[in-house]
Parts: sequence; C-alpha cells; structure tokens
Amino acid sequence: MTFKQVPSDVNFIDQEHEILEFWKENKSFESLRAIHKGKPPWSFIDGPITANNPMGVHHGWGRTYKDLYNRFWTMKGRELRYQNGFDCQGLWVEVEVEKEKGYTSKKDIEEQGLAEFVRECKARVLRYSAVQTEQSQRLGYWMDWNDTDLLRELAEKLLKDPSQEITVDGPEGPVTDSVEQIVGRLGMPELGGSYFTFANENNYMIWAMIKKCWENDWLYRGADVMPWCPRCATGISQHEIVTDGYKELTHRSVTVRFPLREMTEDGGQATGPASPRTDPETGLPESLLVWTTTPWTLTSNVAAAVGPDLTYVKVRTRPELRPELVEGGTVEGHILYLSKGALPILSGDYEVLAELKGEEMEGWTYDGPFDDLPSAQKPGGVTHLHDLVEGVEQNAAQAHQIILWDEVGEEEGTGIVHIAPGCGAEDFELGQELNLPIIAPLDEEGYFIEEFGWVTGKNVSVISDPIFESLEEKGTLYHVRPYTHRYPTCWRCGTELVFRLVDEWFISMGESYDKPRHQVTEEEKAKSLRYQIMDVVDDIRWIPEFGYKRELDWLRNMHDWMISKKRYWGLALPIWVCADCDHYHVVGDDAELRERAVEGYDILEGHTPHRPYIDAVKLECDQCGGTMSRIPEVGNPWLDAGIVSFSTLQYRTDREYWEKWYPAHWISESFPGQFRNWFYSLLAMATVLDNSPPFLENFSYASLHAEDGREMHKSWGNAIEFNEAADKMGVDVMRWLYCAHKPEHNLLFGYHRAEETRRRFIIPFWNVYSFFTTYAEIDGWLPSSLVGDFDPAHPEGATPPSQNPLDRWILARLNQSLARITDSLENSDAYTATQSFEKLLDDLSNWYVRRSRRRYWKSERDADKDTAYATLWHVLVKMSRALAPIIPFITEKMYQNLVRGVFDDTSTELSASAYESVHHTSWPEVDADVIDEKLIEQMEVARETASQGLSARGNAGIKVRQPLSKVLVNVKAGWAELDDELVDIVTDELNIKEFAFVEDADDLISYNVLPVNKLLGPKFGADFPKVRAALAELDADEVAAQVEAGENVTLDVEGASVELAPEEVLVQTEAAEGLSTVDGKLLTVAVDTGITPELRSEGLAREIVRRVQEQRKNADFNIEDRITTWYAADDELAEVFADWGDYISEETLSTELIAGDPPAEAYVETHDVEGEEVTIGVKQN
RNA sequence: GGGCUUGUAGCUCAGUGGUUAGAGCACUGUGCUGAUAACGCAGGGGUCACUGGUUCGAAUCCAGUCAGGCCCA
Repeated sequence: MTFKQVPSDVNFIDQEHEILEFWKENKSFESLRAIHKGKPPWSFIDGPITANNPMGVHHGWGRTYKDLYNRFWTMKGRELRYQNGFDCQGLWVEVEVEKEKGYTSKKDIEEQGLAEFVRECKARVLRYSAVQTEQSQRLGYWMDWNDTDLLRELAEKLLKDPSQEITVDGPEGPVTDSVEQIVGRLGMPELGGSYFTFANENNYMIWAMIKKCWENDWLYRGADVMPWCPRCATGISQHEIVTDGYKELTHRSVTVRFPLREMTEDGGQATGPASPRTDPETGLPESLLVWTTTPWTLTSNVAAAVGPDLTYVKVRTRPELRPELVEGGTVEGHILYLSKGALPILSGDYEVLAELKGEEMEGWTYDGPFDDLPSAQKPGGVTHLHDLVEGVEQNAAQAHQIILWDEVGEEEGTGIVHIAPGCGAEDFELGQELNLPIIAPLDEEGYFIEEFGWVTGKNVSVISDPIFESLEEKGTLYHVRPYTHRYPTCWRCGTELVFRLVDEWFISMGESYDKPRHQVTEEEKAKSLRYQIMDVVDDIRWIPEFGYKRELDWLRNMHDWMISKKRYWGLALPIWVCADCDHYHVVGDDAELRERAVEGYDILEGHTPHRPYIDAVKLECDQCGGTMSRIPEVGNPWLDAGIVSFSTLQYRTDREYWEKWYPAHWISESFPGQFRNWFYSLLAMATVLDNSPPFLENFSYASLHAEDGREMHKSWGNAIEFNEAADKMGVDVMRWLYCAHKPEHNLLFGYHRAEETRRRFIIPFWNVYSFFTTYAEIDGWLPSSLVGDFDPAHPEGATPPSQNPLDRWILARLNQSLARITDSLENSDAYTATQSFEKLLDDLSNWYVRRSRRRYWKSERDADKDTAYATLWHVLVKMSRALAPIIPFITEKMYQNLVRGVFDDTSTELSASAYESVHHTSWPEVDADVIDEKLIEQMEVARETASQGLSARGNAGIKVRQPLSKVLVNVKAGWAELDDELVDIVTDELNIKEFAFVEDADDLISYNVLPVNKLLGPKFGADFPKVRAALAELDADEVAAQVEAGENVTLDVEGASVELAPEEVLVQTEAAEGLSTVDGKLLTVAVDTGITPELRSEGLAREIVRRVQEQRKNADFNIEDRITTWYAADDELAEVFADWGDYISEETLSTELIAGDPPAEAYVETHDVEGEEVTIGVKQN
C-alpha cells in the first residue's frame, strides 16, 4: 500500500459529488456526533431561514460561516446540537401560496376554506425545506438534516389526508402519530432534524411569553392609523416597512380651495354650511389653500392645521389681468390664504394684501371639500372603533376649523395642512387630542365603505380622477401637479400602501427617557422593557463592534411592538375577548386552553394550534360569564423566530437541557435588517422570559451583491442561483471566496471572483499535494516512523526532526501560521485566518517546494530524501486538517489518500486505524517549540537577497540559466547576515558560484543623503525646508562617509552654521558602477556580470539539459523513465557535450549519452542553441 | 433630518503623522520550470472623493461638503 498518484488537473466539482456520496454512505456526520458526545457544549442557535423558495448564494455566505465555526469548535473538542431552523409562518408564505393557487384577495382564501389554505402553506414550507436542505448539503453544511424524501412525503400526505396515522423513524425509535401531528412535532427531540417554527412547541412557547407580557402589563390593544397593504389586506408593521418598503414614486398632488365660512351674528364662527365669507374691501370670496399628495384622503377631511408661528399671507388672485392664461376657468379672482413661504406654488398673477400669524387664524371655519357626502354628516364621523369617538357629537362638516399644530412647515405644500384623522398617523393623534370626529373611509381591501355616496364601492387605487373631477365641478380645484416622493409600498407584493385606522395588539416597549442611560433609575427600568433589553445587550460581544451601537440605537428609537396581523397563516395569538364585556384573557399553554375551554376544544383536538380550528375554542369570561372568542389575528413572524432560544431548547419540558444549551455561545446572521428583526426579537423575548442574554456573541456580516456592485436581481440578469454556482464554481471555491472577505463589507460575488479564488488558493494547494503524491508513489515512501505512535485525532504526529533549513523553516511557518489561525477562528475572524493560510501556501508552494524540488527528484533514496518526504507529508496533513472547516471537500480528498490510504488496518506495513473522515480528527495543535523566529527572519532576508539578485541579473540582461561567478551582498543595519546554510539556498536560486558579504556598501553603490524628518522636523520647525535644501547642496558621498564615521555634518543655512548629528541624516544608496546592483530596504545586492569561457560552457550545458527535458515531456515519458540520448552537434556544443556529459546524463536520467545521429525509433528534435544547431534524440530504455 | 459605516491603481483591497503610498488580479516585456491551471524579475497605471484647518510634514488628525451602504425619523 502506498499513496495514489494524483493528477494536477482534476475536476473539483465531480470530486465534490463523490465526497458527498462518501459521507452519505458512511454516515460520516453521525459518526462525528458519536465521537464528540458528552464533551463540553458549544451552543449555536441557527437563525431560521424562510422555507419559501430555494436558497440563494447570499444564504451560502452565511451558511459557510455557520458550518465553518460549527466544524471548528467541534474539532476543538466540543459537543454541538447541529440544529438548522426553518421559518415557516407568515405572510411571505401566504403570498406565494396565493400565487400558486391564483388567488387575488382574502375573499378567495375564505371561499376556498381556511383549513385547506393553511395546509397548503404548511405543505409549501415542507417542500421548500426539502429543497433548502439539499442545497445546504451540497454546500457541505453538516447539520442534523431531515430525510428530504420524508419531508416531501409529509407535504403530499398532509394535503391528501392529514389525519392518516403514520410511523416515522426518530433518534430514539419509531414515532406513530397523525400526519398533521408528525408535522407539528418536527424538530422535537423524538423526531430530531431541523426545527420548524410552525411546530406546536414553538407556538405554545410564544403563548407563554405573551402571557408573561400580559401579566407584566406590557400587552395592550391599541388603535392607530397604520400603513396598510390593500392587496394583502393587512397592516404593515414598523419592522417591515422601514427598509424594504420605501420607493421613489411620482403621484399627482392636488391643491384645493377650502372656502371660508362667514362669521355668525354673535361674533363666533359658523359650524355648518353657511354663506361664504367675503373680503369686505373687494367683495371677493375667501378660501384656505390646501395641498395634499393623497387626494383620496380629502373625502375624510375634518380640520385644517396651520403653524402658530408661521407667517401667512392674504392674497388676491388677478386672473382678469391675463385672461388668456385661464383655461375654461373663471376670470373672477379669489382671496386665498397660504403661508408666505409657499407663495411660489401660486400660478398666475396675484397681489399680497396682508400678512398675519398662523395663530391669528385659529378657529376659522370652512366648507370641507366633500361635505356633500353622507359621511361628513354623521355625528362623530365614520368608524367601527366607536370607543375612539365616544362623546363626540359634532359631525365632520360641523367640525371643520383651523387648528394650530407646531409640526406644520412650509417646505412643501401651502403651509396649511389638511387633517384627516382616519387617514394619517399624526392626524389621528391630533384628532384624539382635540376630540375631533374620525372618518375612516377604507375597508380592508381599499374600497370605500358605506356612507360615502357616489364614492362608496370605488377602490382607493382608482379614485384620484373622480376626485379631481368632482372638485373641478365644485370649483374648488386649484391645480394638479406631479410630485415625486418616497412612498411606502408593501415589501411582499409592491402595492402602494395606504394609511388606515385599525386596532392591533402591541407589546409595550416602555418610555424612552430623554436622558443618558446611566441616569435611568431602577424603578424606571423596572417599568420599561426597553431599558431591560439594553442591559442585556451590554452582556453580548458584537462582531463587528458597531453592531452594539446599532442595536442600542434601534432600542432607543423603537415603537411599541405590533404583534398582530390580520391574516390567516401564522401563530394563533392566544388572546380571547369577551363578546359581552370586552374583557380579554391571555392563554399560556395548551393545558390551560383545554382546562378553560367551554366549547369547541373537540374541534381543535388532533390539530395543530392554527386557524381555523383554534378559532372554534370558546372560553367563559371570568368577569361577566359571557363567551370569549379568540381574536382573529395571527402573530408577527418575528415572534416565531425570536422564541427559538427557548422552544428548541426544551425550556418547557426539560429545564436541565435548556440550562445546558442556553445561552447560545454564538449566533450569526446578515446585519441588514436583523438588528430590528431577529436579534431584536431574540433579545426581547429572552428579556421577558429570563432577563438574560439569549446569546453571548453575535457575528454579523453585510450584504452580497453581484460583481457589478449592484444587488442581484433576476430581471437585471446579474443574479446567480445557488445550484448553478455550486456546480459551476465548486463549493470549496465558494466557501473560500466567502471567508476570504471582511464580513462588514458588502461581498461582490460572481464567476470572475470565483475563478480568481480558485487560481489563488485551491489550485496551488492541490498542486503541492499532487507534487507530493507523484514522487512519494515513485519512491514508495510511507510515514513509517509514526507506527506505534499513531493518534487518529492528530494523524500527522509530532513535528518531524530535520537538520535541513528549508524543512525547519516551513515547519516553523506552519506552526506560526496555525497559532494565528487558531486565534483568529476563536474570535470569529475567518478573514484573518484565510490571509494566514494564503501566505503559508505561498511560502510552501513558491519557496519551500520551489527550492526543495531536487531533493525529491534526485535518484537515490537517502536520509535527506526521507526527511523531505516526512516534512512535506506532515505539513500537508496538518495544514489540510486546519483547512477542513473552511474547505471540507478538497481536504477530505487529501486526507483519504495521505492518511487513510496508508494508516489502514488492512495495510500490512502501517497497521493503524485512522478516522474515516478528516472531519473526525481534532483541531491541530501548535508546536511552539519549532517556531524559530530567527530562522523565519533569516529566510526573509534570503528571499529578499534572491529577489534582488534576480532583479540585478535582469537589469544586466543575463539569463538565469547562465551561471555567474559572484554575488556581493551588503546587509543593512538591524538585520543579521545569512548563515551558510541559507547562503547555499540563495546561490542555488541565483545560479551564482560565490557569495560574499561586504562590510560597507561603498563598492556597490553611490549615495544620496536626506534629512531624518522625524527628528529634524520638530527641531527646526518652519526652517526645516531650508535645512533640507542646505543638505542637498553638499556632496552626498562625503556626507555619507561622515555619517558612517559617526561625525557631525555641518550645514550652511542662509549664512548660519548648523550641525546635524549622524542619526539625523538618512543615507540612501543608488545604483552602482561596474556591477549590476539593486538596493533594497534590507540589502544591497550586486552581481558580477563577467562571463568566463568556463561559465559559458556550463550555461550551455544547462541549456542542453533544458532542451532534453522538454523533449522528454513532449515525448510523453514518465518522470522516472530512464532513457538513452543521442546528439549531433558541432564545435562548441560538441565540446560541451563532451565536458559536461556526466552532468547532462544525470539530470536527464540518461543511461547513455551517444554522439551521432539518433536512430529512427527515437524521439528527435532539432534545436538552435545560441546560433548553433543541435539535433537530439531520446528513447525510453 | 439624525445615528452608524465606507470612499486609496482598470478591478478587489492593505496602509493609525514621516523618505519615493503598497499587494493581488488584469495589462506589457522578460526570465525560469519534468508539480503547477503556475512562478520570478521588470514596466505602465494614483487628484489617496472634494474643500478648508492643525502641523516643519496629512491617505492618516479636525471641521465641512459630496457620493455609496446600513439603520432610524
């Protein structure tokens, strides 16, 4: 048994599929769990992914981090839960199911039946959880995944017959239950697998949380005017609207006259339609000028607001001056009131008659734009929320008057704001303060309700034109203009939102005190959930650090949490309301529900706690004995996701288990959005339930964009689907690309980046491995020294001993890098880890192997060769094990060959039992003893010497193949000269015979002198530029000599003599005379460019060797094949063959070197070497 | 409008007051090679977003402006 030779060109993607198959067949993940069972826990709680569509490449980014740290901490000897989560409930699923079924409204859902709709939602989630599971597996994400066939089967059966009894396998044996209940128990200990937020336990755990809020007096039923989607027929909460919602839209804004009413006889204001108020001077009718971007709200006008301190103007319009500008309108003028700053809004000629303060206008009454509709005549207005207008006797028409409001500005509009308390949040607040009537005109789907006359039954989306026409008819329309603004839209379906008066349920966040946090008292804190959560936030490590500030900022500003939604598929809010007395009660769990139910529990029995079955359950009111029904609303989906640090950790059923796994050591999601969503809901719910942090470290990352820097959108043609990416790039490449990026910056993802990543890391790494196996197989080398000492957790064993400086150096670098990588990964810093790996690989591939090739290549198998193999094998095994969490496929492939291929029970030579998978091994240990800092520094100097030497050769135009006699090196202060063993490496690399250090660089260079800015800047201040100039005047060589001798340098600065100490002068070197010199930071390197006849002959010999090697390759010989070589050459080249025959034979593995024409069966080429022709033939022996 | 964050080569990004601002990719030239899809050496490529300030000296510190991203109003 020996290593398998590995080609350098390999199909990584096919290989990944083979490895997936290998893991599956061998149940490698299950074995991993068995190995680590009972070790100290490392708790990761997964943020649930919405199981509604296939996952995208942006999910791949997050899942790579999750898998990486799961694997890392596993290797560090911790036990993990490996539970993935699926987010299941909510509007997003409903919307997709509606699309699938071709539904267009809530009516369709209700007509088709809620029970069926909810089953469809569950089935969709099951189907896509299967898709996402398979995609995650493709990524190499090791989790406790469900059998995807079973998930799909459950989806089918659920639709066919949810009550059918089935038996499925669980970790502790088979479980039998109805299909519906099996689905409701997914993720529970008896079934294992991913958690699903629709699970019964998740729902009941939220009930317990809401009950606790209720008991703390933090739950309330509120009314508010909220953004509302008429298509989805539901309110959109603050969480949802802020980022995803706003769009730049152009609407038609309308400016309207509100005619003022005449004063009453007693000097008061008219409260009903009265004669129009006219200006005593001109006799013209007077109006307020009012502007709005939402014409439909004019139907519900109640009042008009002015800024008390703003200046308003009384304006006479003069259409009669230029009647040609008046299209079909009256040429008679008006008196208009508007704010002074809004004058530009006026069209046509006008004349300012007077100025007045807003506060002077308070109480003026006016005729509303739609007082002719019945709605304006109803006392209190029109709303089903009667509580809000209790005691309001006036109707809207009677209530029309000017009110004062500080928030009125004049940047846009007319400075007079139309107030419709049923159509705007601020309007509503004002209306409540002033006890105004409320007109709430729209039903759930945006249709005008009864009481609106001709408007009734029309939809808000088509009402603008009829409104304009009606205003035109009445003569109150001033003008209509396009207006572009940021307007909220539905994040799910894109429909423009309207503002609608609704009653919803809220969790109170408590007051946000207007003072620094440390001044908030304990009593204030006890009342305010907001500050309690902030304290919890303090106990968490946030990566990146600004996450801490973000979360606190959100908490300072957030409104009460609206937890209800008027939809169908979701958490059934456990709130029951009495039909008789309006008292409500919150149910804390299933047991309480069963106990208190007076009706309908039999209908729920056997079903999961979802609509419609849960709605059948009635309770008895403990206040009045009436019948209580559940409110129809379902819960906000962030409740579902936020409860998982309790629900999935068996908080209600096994407190010991919960204590073992709570809080999570680590959670991770993409930060856009999550500070207000998942992070927030986790924090809020943990604070309510346990007043403790639900996680200790939060690692978050930015957004994934396409390579063009824009967001990925299918319609833009720049989107890449996950499956396509995986099978075109390969997931190791994707994972490296994801990790080799600073997470707080947006990641640009695409095929060019992937190709670059592959070439930068994956391919060179594979090629080092390929190099090793090629020669180790030829020589039959095996890591025999480990026999008897083999530890499957650390299969590379102890650092192999070596006297070779390159070996010692790469082993030092390996362990130095590993120390840094370990530290980085412990601190969730994959970026730094990948940078260290890339540097290490560069050292390994482009220096260690480059310089060590001959040790593997030489013919005889000696101790040095064995040491070389032992070193490279050790480095490859240890390095690939450390890389395994990041790139699990390629490292598995290497492990199977490098370790498992030889340490096998069946092997006769190395009988030892390796783990089946690289992922079963432990995190490699740093061998600090071999980190020889001095050697690492010396090698740096050696590489720099070689680099400058090559540069010097290049400058002189001499090929590297041509040997030269001498290289001269001056090492600058602070750096040590090279040891002999490193000198050999440099001369070999440079192809130069003799290496000499020179004490001072005089012979190699000339000088340039500069002031040391850091010292002389402060010393001379503003005179510094003059000192610099004076120094430049002096002879540089002389100054350099003085400095070298430790003498002061004397300058003449505008007649004054100035002394500079040696350390105040910087001596720079410049290119040389005679030699080819390169001056660098550490060294000055010069090569002697003279070529003697002997050197020339040797150069030609190397040239010949090179040609023969090329022929071997062209002839497709194997690396180890022995050959016979013929040559036909004249003069100088013939001599070279004669003089250097042994060398040429040895290098080319030629057993014979024969002068003369090659036979027909040889592979022959004719070359031109330095103008001379030579024919060479090669033939395998 | 406020908070956080970013702006450096064609691209991706390093660079926390000091000599001539760097790396990788891409491009050009050249060299090396029986592991490499590579690699080495050299070259072209810069308004360090802009303006002002502090300083002998600013990509770096300060103030403001502009632009992008995230969050909030």
